[in-house]
Amino acid sequence: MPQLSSGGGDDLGANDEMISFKDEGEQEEKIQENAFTERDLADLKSSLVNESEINQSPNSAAVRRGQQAEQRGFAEKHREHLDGVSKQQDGGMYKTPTYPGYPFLMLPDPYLPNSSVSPSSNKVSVVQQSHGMHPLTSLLPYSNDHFSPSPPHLPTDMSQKTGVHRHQSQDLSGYYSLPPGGVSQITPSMGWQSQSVYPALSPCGFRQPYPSNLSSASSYSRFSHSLMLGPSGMHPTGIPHPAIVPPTGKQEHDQYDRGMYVKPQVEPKREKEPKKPVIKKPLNAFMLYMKEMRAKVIAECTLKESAAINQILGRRWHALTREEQAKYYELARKERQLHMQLYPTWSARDNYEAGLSGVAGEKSKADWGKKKRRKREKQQDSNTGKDPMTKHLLCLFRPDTAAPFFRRSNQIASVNSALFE
DNA sequence: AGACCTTTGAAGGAT
DNA sequence: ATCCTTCAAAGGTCT
Repeated sequence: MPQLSSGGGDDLGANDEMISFKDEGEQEEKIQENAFTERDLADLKSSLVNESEINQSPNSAAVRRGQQAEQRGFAEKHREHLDGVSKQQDGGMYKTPTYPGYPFLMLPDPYLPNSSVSPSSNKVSVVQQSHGMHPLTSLLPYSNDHFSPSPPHLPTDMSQKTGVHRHQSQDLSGYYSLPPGGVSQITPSMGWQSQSVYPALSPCGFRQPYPSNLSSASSYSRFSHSLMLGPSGMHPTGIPHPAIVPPTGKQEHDQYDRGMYVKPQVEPKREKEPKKPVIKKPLNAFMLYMKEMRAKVIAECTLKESAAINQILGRRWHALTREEQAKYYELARKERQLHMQLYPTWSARDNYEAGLSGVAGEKSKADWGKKKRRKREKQQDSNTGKDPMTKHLLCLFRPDTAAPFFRRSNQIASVNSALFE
Protein backbone atom coordinates (compact mmCIF):
# COMPACT_ATOMS: atom_id res chain seq x y z
CA MET A 1 0.00 0.00 0.00
CA PRO A 2 2.25 2.67 -1.26
CA GLN A 3 0.28 5.68 -0.31
CA LEU A 4 0.12 4.62 3.27
CA SER A 5 3.80 4.38 3.70
CA SER A 6 4.28 7.92 2.63
CA GLY A 7 2.87 9.26 5.80
CA GLY A 8 5.51 8.07 8.16
CA GLY A 9 8.62 6.09 8.59
CA ASP A 10 7.13 3.17 10.42
CA ASP A 11 6.57 0.03 8.56
CA LEU A 12 3.18 -0.26 9.98
CA GLY A 13 2.76 3.19 11.25
CA ALA A 14 1.10 3.09 14.58
CA ASN A 15 0.10 -0.05 16.26
CA ASP A 16 -2.91 -0.10 14.09
CA GLU A 17 -2.35 1.09 10.63
CA MET A 18 -5.58 2.45 9.46
CA ILE A 19 -7.05 2.78 6.07
CA SER A 20 -10.12 4.79 5.66
CA PHE A 21 -11.69 3.55 2.51
CA LYS A 22 -13.56 6.75 2.04
CA ASP A 23 -10.54 8.96 2.32
CA GLU A 24 -8.50 6.46 0.49
CA GLY A 25 -10.35 7.11 -2.69
CA GLU A 26 -9.46 10.75 -2.56
CA GLN A 27 -5.83 9.90 -2.11
CA GLU A 28 -5.98 7.61 -5.04
CA GLU A 29 -7.51 10.25 -7.20
CA LYS A 30 -4.72 12.60 -6.40
CA ILE A 31 -2.19 9.97 -7.12
CA GLN A 32 -3.82 9.26 -10.39
CA GLU A 33 -3.75 12.85 -11.37
CA ASN A 34 -0.12 13.09 -10.59
CA ALA A 35 1.55 10.02 -11.76
CA PHE A 36 -0.32 6.86 -12.32
CA THR A 37 -1.99 5.55 -15.33
CA GLU A 38 -5.39 4.06 -14.96
CA ARG A 39 -3.94 0.63 -14.85
CA ASP A 40 -1.44 1.61 -12.26
CA LEU A 41 -4.23 2.92 -10.18
CA ALA A 42 -6.06 -0.31 -10.50
CA ASP A 43 -2.98 -2.17 -9.44
CA LEU A 44 -2.58 0.17 -6.58
CA LYS A 45 -6.08 -0.46 -5.45
CA SER A 46 -5.57 -4.12 -5.90
CA SER A 47 -2.48 -4.03 -3.79
CA LEU A 48 -4.43 -2.31 -1.09
CA VAL A 49 -7.13 -4.83 -1.06
CA ASN A 50 -4.87 -7.76 -1.55
CA GLU A 51 -2.48 -6.71 1.10
CA SER A 52 -4.12 -9.11 3.40
CA GLU A 53 -3.64 -11.89 0.93
CA ILE A 54 0.08 -11.44 1.08
CA ASN A 55 0.65 -10.56 4.67
CA GLN A 56 -1.16 -13.07 6.68
CA SER A 57 -0.70 -14.51 10.05
CA PRO A 58 1.86 -17.28 10.27
CA ASN A 59 -0.65 -19.90 11.19
CA SER A 60 -2.39 -19.33 7.95
CA ALA A 61 0.65 -19.24 5.78
CA ALA A 62 0.13 -22.69 4.40
CA VAL A 63 -3.42 -21.91 3.70
CA ARG A 64 -2.47 -18.77 1.88
CA ARG A 65 0.14 -20.52 -0.17
CA GLY A 66 -2.37 -22.97 -1.42
CA GLN A 67 -4.76 -20.19 -1.98
CA GLN A 68 -2.33 -18.17 -4.00
CA ALA A 69 -1.35 -21.20 -5.98
CA GLU A 70 -4.92 -21.83 -6.80
CA GLN A 71 -5.47 -18.25 -7.69
CA ARG A 72 -2.60 -18.49 -10.04
CA GLY A 73 -4.16 -21.59 -11.42
CA PHE A 74 -7.40 -19.77 -11.83
CA ALA A 75 -5.77 -16.91 -13.62
CA GLU A 76 -3.82 -19.25 -15.83
CA LYS A 77 -6.93 -21.16 -16.62
CA HIS A 78 -8.66 -17.98 -17.39
CA ARG A 79 -5.92 -16.92 -19.75
CA GLU A 80 -5.86 -20.34 -21.33
CA HIS A 81 -9.55 -20.15 -21.75
CA LEU A 82 -9.33 -16.77 -23.37
CA ASP A 83 -6.62 -18.05 -25.63
CA GLY A 84 -8.76 -20.96 -26.53
CA VAL A 85 -11.65 -18.73 -27.30
CA SER A 86 -9.44 -16.56 -29.39
CA LYS A 87 -8.26 -19.56 -31.32
CA GLN A 88 -11.77 -20.66 -31.87
CA GLN A 89 -12.69 -17.31 -33.15
CA ASP A 90 -9.85 -17.44 -35.55
CA GLY A 91 -11.69 -20.21 -37.15
CA GLY A 92 -14.90 -18.34 -37.24
CA MET A 93 -17.97 -19.23 -35.32
CA TYR A 94 -17.96 -21.85 -32.71
CA LYS A 95 -17.65 -25.17 -34.31
CA THR A 96 -18.35 -26.97 -31.12
CA PRO A 97 -19.56 -25.85 -27.77
CA THR A 98 -16.86 -24.63 -25.51
CA TYR A 99 -18.13 -26.86 -22.79
CA PRO A 100 -19.72 -29.75 -24.55
CA GLY A 101 -20.56 -31.48 -21.36
CA TYR A 102 -23.09 -28.92 -20.38
CA PRO A 103 -26.63 -29.11 -21.41
CA PHE A 104 -27.68 -26.00 -23.13
CA LEU A 105 -31.00 -24.62 -23.97
CA MET A 106 -30.95 -22.96 -27.29
CA LEU A 107 -32.54 -19.61 -26.92
CA PRO A 108 -33.22 -17.18 -29.66
CA ASP A 109 -30.97 -14.24 -29.37
CA PRO A 110 -32.96 -11.08 -28.99
CA TYR A 111 -29.91 -9.21 -30.05
CA LEU A 112 -29.88 -10.82 -33.42
CA PRO A 113 -32.05 -9.22 -36.04
CA ASN A 114 -33.87 -12.36 -36.95
CA SER A 115 -33.92 -13.75 -33.45
CA SER A 116 -32.61 -16.92 -34.82
CA VAL A 117 -30.89 -19.42 -32.68
CA SER A 118 -27.33 -18.49 -32.37
CA PRO A 119 -24.88 -21.30 -32.18
CA SER A 120 -22.81 -19.56 -29.62
CA SER A 121 -24.08 -16.77 -27.55
CA ASN A 122 -27.55 -18.07 -27.15
CA LYS A 123 -26.71 -21.16 -25.32
CA VAL A 124 -28.15 -20.15 -22.07
CA SER A 125 -28.59 -22.94 -19.73
CA VAL A 126 -31.24 -22.83 -17.12
CA VAL A 127 -29.05 -25.03 -15.04
CA GLN A 128 -26.49 -23.55 -12.84
CA GLN A 129 -23.89 -25.24 -10.87
CA SER A 130 -24.58 -25.58 -7.28
CA HIS A 131 -21.21 -24.20 -6.47
CA GLY A 132 -19.90 -20.95 -5.26
CA MET A 133 -18.80 -19.94 -8.66
CA HIS A 134 -21.61 -18.55 -10.59
CA PRO A 135 -22.94 -21.40 -12.61
CA LEU A 136 -23.14 -19.47 -15.78
CA THR A 137 -19.48 -18.84 -15.48
CA SER A 138 -18.80 -22.30 -16.64
CA LEU A 139 -21.88 -22.80 -18.65
CA LEU A 140 -21.66 -19.91 -20.98
CA PRO A 141 -19.57 -20.01 -24.05
CA TYR A 142 -16.94 -17.44 -23.53
CA SER A 143 -16.37 -15.63 -26.71
CA ASN A 144 -14.98 -12.25 -27.26
CA ASP A 145 -17.37 -11.97 -30.12
CA HIS A 146 -20.03 -11.79 -27.56
CA PHE A 147 -18.12 -9.89 -25.05
CA SER A 148 -19.98 -6.80 -25.71
CA PRO A 149 -20.61 -5.56 -22.27
CA SER A 150 -22.35 -2.34 -21.89
CA PRO A 151 -20.09 -0.44 -19.55
CA PRO A 152 -18.50 2.65 -20.95
CA HIS A 153 -15.20 1.03 -21.62
CA LEU A 154 -16.69 -1.69 -23.68
CA PRO A 155 -18.70 -1.94 -26.84
CA THR A 156 -22.39 -1.64 -26.51
CA ASP A 157 -23.95 -3.97 -28.93
CA MET A 158 -25.76 -5.42 -26.01
CA SER A 159 -27.17 -2.19 -24.86
CA GLN A 160 -30.60 -2.71 -23.59
CA LYS A 161 -31.58 0.71 -24.72
CA THR A 162 -30.87 0.11 -28.33
CA GLY A 163 -34.01 -1.52 -29.22
CA VAL A 164 -34.64 -4.66 -27.31
CA HIS A 165 -38.16 -4.55 -26.23
CA ARG A 166 -39.06 -6.69 -23.35
CA HIS A 167 -42.61 -6.94 -24.37
CA GLN A 168 -41.84 -7.97 -27.83
CA SER A 169 -39.99 -11.03 -26.93
CA GLN A 170 -40.71 -13.96 -29.08
CA ASP A 171 -42.77 -16.86 -28.02
CA LEU A 172 -40.66 -19.21 -26.08
CA SER A 173 -43.05 -22.01 -25.86
CA GLY A 174 -41.06 -23.85 -28.37
CA TYR A 175 -38.05 -23.57 -26.14
CA TYR A 176 -39.45 -23.92 -22.71
CA SER A 177 -42.33 -26.26 -23.12
CA LEU A 178 -39.82 -28.94 -23.05
CA PRO A 179 -40.61 -32.52 -23.76
CA PRO A 180 -39.57 -35.01 -21.14
CA GLY A 181 -36.39 -35.56 -22.98
CA GLY A 182 -35.75 -31.90 -23.03
CA VAL A 183 -36.29 -31.61 -19.36
CA SER A 184 -33.94 -34.42 -18.75
CA GLN A 185 -31.29 -32.37 -20.35
CA ILE A 186 -31.34 -30.04 -17.46
CA THR A 187 -31.52 -32.52 -14.71
CA PRO A 188 -28.66 -33.07 -12.34
CA SER A 189 -28.07 -36.45 -13.81
CA MET A 190 -26.24 -34.91 -16.66
CA GLY A 191 -23.11 -34.95 -14.67
CA TRP A 192 -22.37 -31.31 -15.08
CA GLN A 193 -21.56 -31.02 -11.44
CA SER A 194 -18.19 -32.54 -11.95
CA GLN A 195 -17.27 -30.24 -14.72
CA SER A 196 -15.81 -26.87 -14.33
CA VAL A 197 -13.99 -24.48 -16.47
CA TYR A 198 -11.83 -23.68 -13.52
CA PRO A 199 -10.58 -26.85 -11.98
CA ALA A 200 -8.99 -24.87 -9.20
CA LEU A 201 -12.38 -24.39 -7.77
CA SER A 202 -13.27 -26.69 -5.03
CA PRO A 203 -16.38 -28.77 -5.29
CA CYS A 204 -18.07 -26.48 -2.87
CA GLY A 205 -17.54 -23.71 -5.27
CA PHE A 206 -14.82 -21.80 -3.53
CA ARG A 207 -11.19 -21.81 -4.14
CA GLN A 208 -9.77 -24.05 -1.61
CA PRO A 209 -8.89 -24.07 1.16
CA TYR A 210 -11.87 -22.09 2.14
CA PRO A 211 -13.98 -24.11 4.43
CA SER A 212 -16.87 -25.82 2.89
CA ASN A 213 -19.17 -24.52 5.51
CA LEU A 214 -18.72 -21.14 3.99
CA SER A 215 -20.24 -22.35 0.83
CA SER A 216 -23.59 -21.32 1.97
CA ALA A 217 -26.62 -21.83 -0.09
CA SER A 218 -26.13 -18.33 -1.25
CA SER A 219 -23.55 -19.69 -3.54
CA TYR A 220 -26.04 -21.88 -5.17
CA SER A 221 -27.08 -20.87 -8.52
CA ARG A 222 -30.03 -18.80 -9.14
CA PHE A 223 -30.79 -21.39 -11.72
CA SER A 224 -30.06 -24.33 -9.58
CA HIS A 225 -31.29 -27.51 -11.09
CA SER A 226 -32.71 -28.49 -7.76
CA LEU A 227 -35.13 -25.74 -8.15
CA MET A 228 -36.64 -27.28 -11.14
CA LEU A 229 -38.65 -29.53 -8.93
CA GLY A 230 -40.69 -27.06 -7.03
CA PRO A 231 -44.03 -25.83 -8.23
CA SER A 232 -43.68 -22.54 -6.50
CA GLY A 233 -42.19 -19.88 -8.66
CA MET A 234 -42.87 -21.91 -11.70
CA HIS A 235 -42.85 -19.81 -14.74
CA PRO A 236 -45.86 -20.12 -17.01
CA THR A 237 -43.62 -21.63 -19.56
CA GLY A 238 -43.03 -24.47 -17.21
CA ILE A 239 -39.45 -23.51 -16.66
CA PRO A 240 -38.99 -22.30 -13.14
CA HIS A 241 -36.62 -19.52 -12.56
CA PRO A 242 -34.93 -18.57 -9.33
CA ALA A 243 -35.62 -14.96 -9.93
CA ILE A 244 -39.06 -15.80 -8.72
CA VAL A 245 -39.06 -15.56 -5.01
CA PRO A 246 -41.81 -15.78 -2.50
CA PRO A 247 -43.11 -12.40 -1.50
CA THR A 248 -41.97 -12.97 2.03
CA GLY A 249 -38.95 -10.95 1.21
CA LYS A 250 -35.80 -12.61 2.39
CA GLN A 251 -34.80 -15.52 0.36
CA GLU A 252 -34.72 -18.90 1.92
CA HIS A 253 -31.12 -19.77 1.53
CA ASP A 254 -31.44 -22.93 3.49
CA GLN A 255 -33.62 -24.24 0.77
CA TYR A 256 -32.25 -23.07 -2.47
CA ASP A 257 -30.89 -19.76 -3.17
CA ARG A 258 -33.24 -17.86 -5.36
CA GLY A 259 -34.54 -20.78 -7.09
CA MET A 260 -37.66 -22.71 -7.36
CA TYR A 261 -38.38 -22.11 -3.84
CA VAL A 262 -40.61 -24.58 -2.13
CA LYS A 263 -41.88 -23.63 1.24
CA PRO A 264 -40.83 -26.38 3.58
CA GLN A 265 -43.77 -25.96 5.87
CA VAL A 266 -46.99 -24.22 5.26
CA GLU A 267 -47.44 -21.19 7.38
CA PRO A 268 -51.02 -21.20 8.60
CA LYS A 269 -51.23 -17.48 8.92
CA ARG A 270 -50.37 -16.70 5.37
CA GLU A 271 -51.87 -19.74 3.83
CA LYS A 272 -55.09 -17.91 3.21
CA GLU A 273 -53.33 -15.16 1.37
CA PRO A 274 -51.72 -16.54 -1.69
CA LYS A 275 -49.02 -14.07 -2.41
CA LYS A 276 -48.03 -13.14 -5.83
CA PRO A 277 -44.51 -14.29 -6.45
CA VAL A 278 -42.03 -11.57 -7.00
CA ILE A 279 -39.77 -11.73 -9.96
CA LYS A 280 -36.52 -10.20 -8.99
CA LYS A 281 -34.13 -8.28 -11.10
CA PRO A 282 -31.43 -10.15 -12.86
CA LEU A 283 -28.07 -9.68 -11.30
CA ASN A 284 -25.70 -7.27 -12.89
CA ALA A 285 -22.04 -7.95 -13.42
CA PHE A 286 -20.94 -6.65 -10.09
CA MET A 287 -23.60 -8.56 -8.25
CA LEU A 288 -22.46 -11.74 -9.91
CA TYR A 289 -18.93 -10.92 -8.95
CA MET A 290 -19.94 -10.29 -5.37
CA LYS A 291 -21.84 -13.49 -5.21
CA GLU A 292 -18.82 -15.40 -6.30
CA MET A 293 -16.21 -13.61 -4.26
CA ARG A 294 -18.02 -12.83 -1.07
CA ALA A 295 -17.10 -16.02 0.68
CA LYS A 296 -13.49 -15.55 -0.20
CA VAL A 297 -13.36 -12.09 1.29
CA ILE A 298 -15.18 -13.26 4.35
CA ALA A 299 -12.63 -16.00 4.84
CA GLU A 300 -9.71 -13.70 4.31
CA CYS A 301 -10.78 -10.79 6.38
CA THR A 302 -12.66 -12.62 9.09
CA LEU A 303 -15.38 -10.19 8.42
CA LYS A 304 -19.03 -10.84 7.90
CA GLU A 305 -20.59 -7.48 7.74
CA SER A 306 -21.84 -7.16 4.24
CA ALA A 307 -21.37 -3.44 4.03
CA ALA A 308 -17.69 -3.87 4.70
CA ILE A 309 -17.42 -6.85 2.44
CA ASN A 310 -19.04 -4.89 -0.31
CA GLN A 311 -16.58 -2.09 0.07
CA ILE A 312 -13.74 -4.50 -0.37
CA LEU A 313 -15.42 -6.18 -3.26
CA GLY A 314 -16.05 -2.85 -4.87
CA ARG A 315 -12.38 -2.09 -4.76
CA ARG A 316 -11.43 -5.48 -6.01
CA TRP A 317 -13.88 -5.02 -8.79
CA HIS A 318 -12.08 -1.93 -9.92
CA ALA A 319 -8.80 -3.74 -9.61
CA LEU A 320 -9.91 -6.39 -12.05
CA THR A 321 -8.66 -6.22 -15.55
CA ARG A 322 -11.17 -5.41 -18.20
CA GLU A 323 -10.94 -8.93 -19.43
CA GLU A 324 -11.79 -10.21 -16.02
CA GLN A 325 -14.64 -7.81 -15.70
CA ALA A 326 -15.82 -8.70 -19.15
CA LYS A 327 -16.45 -12.20 -17.97
CA TYR A 328 -18.96 -10.93 -15.48
CA TYR A 329 -20.47 -8.45 -17.88
CA GLU A 330 -21.03 -11.29 -20.25
CA LEU A 331 -22.58 -13.40 -17.54
CA ALA A 332 -24.81 -10.54 -16.58
CA ARG A 333 -25.82 -10.09 -20.16
CA LYS A 334 -26.75 -13.73 -20.33
CA GLU A 335 -28.69 -13.39 -17.15
CA ARG A 336 -30.63 -10.47 -18.49
CA GLN A 337 -31.18 -12.28 -21.70
CA LEU A 338 -32.51 -15.33 -19.98
CA HIS A 339 -34.56 -13.25 -17.65
CA MET A 340 -36.03 -11.43 -20.57
CA GLN A 341 -36.86 -14.66 -22.26
CA LEU A 342 -38.51 -16.07 -19.20
CA TYR A 343 -40.41 -12.97 -18.20
CA PRO A 344 -41.01 -10.93 -21.30
CA THR A 345 -43.57 -8.72 -19.61
CA TRP A 346 -41.57 -8.12 -16.49
CA SER A 347 -40.25 -4.68 -15.80
CA ALA A 348 -37.84 -3.59 -13.14
CA ARG A 349 -40.45 -1.07 -12.29
CA ASP A 350 -42.68 -3.89 -11.14
CA ASN A 351 -40.63 -4.23 -8.00
CA TYR A 352 -40.37 -0.59 -7.20
CA GLU A 353 -43.39 -0.47 -5.03
CA ALA A 354 -43.68 -4.13 -4.45
CA GLY A 355 -41.84 -3.87 -1.19
CA LEU A 356 -39.78 -6.98 -1.50
CA SER A 357 -38.85 -6.78 2.10
CA GLY A 358 -42.48 -7.16 2.88
CA VAL A 359 -45.38 -8.41 0.91
CA ALA A 360 -45.65 -7.54 -2.69
CA GLY A 361 -48.06 -4.78 -3.28
CA GLU A 362 -48.75 -4.24 0.37
CA LYS A 363 -46.23 -1.57 0.96
CA SER A 364 -48.11 1.63 0.97
CA LYS A 365 -47.16 4.47 -1.23
CA ALA A 366 -46.78 6.53 1.89
CA ASP A 367 -44.09 4.19 3.12
CA TRP A 368 -42.44 4.28 -0.22
CA GLY A 369 -42.53 8.04 -0.13
CA LYS A 370 -40.90 7.98 3.26
CA LYS A 371 -38.16 5.83 1.95
CA LYS A 372 -37.59 8.13 -0.95
CA ARG A 373 -37.59 11.09 1.36
CA ARG A 374 -35.03 9.44 3.60
CA LYS A 375 -32.83 8.82 0.62
CA ARG A 376 -33.08 12.40 -0.47
CA GLU A 377 -32.28 13.66 2.97
CA LYS A 378 -29.34 11.38 3.16
CA GLN A 379 -28.10 12.61 -0.15
CA GLN A 380 -28.42 16.19 0.95
CA ASP A 381 -26.62 15.51 4.16
CA SER A 382 -23.89 13.86 2.23
CA ASN A 383 -23.53 16.81 -0.06
CA THR A 384 -23.27 19.17 2.84
CA GLY A 385 -20.75 17.04 4.60
CA LYS A 386 -23.14 16.17 7.36
CA ASP A 387 -23.86 12.68 6.28
CA PRO A 388 -24.57 10.90 9.54
CA MET A 389 -24.12 7.55 7.90
CA THR A 390 -20.65 8.17 6.65
CA LYS A 391 -19.15 5.61 8.89
CA HIS A 392 -15.74 5.21 7.47
CA LEU A 393 -14.80 1.65 7.45
CA LEU A 394 -11.35 1.18 8.70
CA CYS A 395 -9.02 -1.60 7.92
CA LEU A 396 -6.72 -2.19 10.78
CA PHE A 397 -3.64 -4.26 10.54
CA ARG A 398 -2.64 -6.06 13.62
CA PRO A 399 0.97 -5.26 14.42
CA ASP A 400 1.73 -8.81 15.42
CA THR A 401 0.26 -10.69 12.53
CA ALA A 402 -0.40 -8.02 9.96
CA ALA A 403 -3.74 -9.66 9.57
CA PRO A 404 -6.41 -7.22 8.67
CA PHE A 405 -9.53 -6.64 10.58
CA PHE A 406 -12.15 -4.05 10.17
CA ARG A 407 -13.99 -1.68 12.37
CA ARG A 408 -16.44 1.03 11.76
CA SER A 409 -14.88 4.35 12.32
CA ASN A 410 -17.56 5.26 14.80
CA GLN A 411 -16.32 2.44 16.94
CA ILE A 412 -12.87 3.86 17.07
CA ALA A 413 -13.72 7.43 16.53
CA SER A 414 -10.93 8.76 18.63
CA VAL A 415 -8.27 7.01 16.63
CA ASN A 416 -9.91 8.05 13.47
CA SER A 417 -10.05 11.66 14.41
CA ALA A 418 -6.45 11.60 15.49
CA LEU A 419 -5.38 10.37 12.12
CA PHE A 420 -7.64 12.20 9.78
CA GLU A 421 -8.36 15.47 11.46
C1' DA B 1 -39.35 -6.89 12.97
C1' DG B 2 -37.65 -4.29 9.72
C1' DA B 3 -34.67 -0.57 8.08
C1' DC B 4 -30.03 0.48 7.27
C1' DC B 5 -25.36 0.06 5.43
C1' DT B 6 -22.35 -0.64 1.28
C1' DT B 7 -20.97 -1.66 -3.39
C1' DT B 8 -21.83 -1.40 -9.00
C1' DG B 9 -24.77 -1.70 -12.76
C1' DA B 10 -29.26 -1.85 -15.14
C1' DA B 11 -33.54 0.12 -15.92
C1' DG B 12 -36.97 3.48 -16.27
C1' DG B 13 -39.05 7.88 -15.21
C1' DA B 14 -38.32 12.86 -15.06
C1' DT B 15 -36.38 16.93 -16.88
C1' DA C 1 -29.40 13.34 -23.67
C1' DT C 2 -28.74 13.59 -19.05
C1' DC C 3 -29.96 13.10 -14.31
C1' DC C 4 -32.13 10.79 -10.61
C1' DT C 5 -34.08 6.94 -8.24
C1' DT C 6 -34.75 2.18 -7.27
C1' DC C 7 -33.39 -2.45 -6.86
C1' DA C 8 -30.75 -6.42 -7.29
C1' DA C 9 -27.16 -9.68 -2.80
C1' DA C 10 -25.63 -10.11 1.74
C1' DG C 11 -25.58 -10.27 6.79
C1' DG C 12 -24.30 -7.67 10.72
C1' DT C 13 -25.99 -3.57 13.02
C1' DC C 14 -29.24 -0.38 14.54
C1' DT C 15 -33.87 1.49 15.72
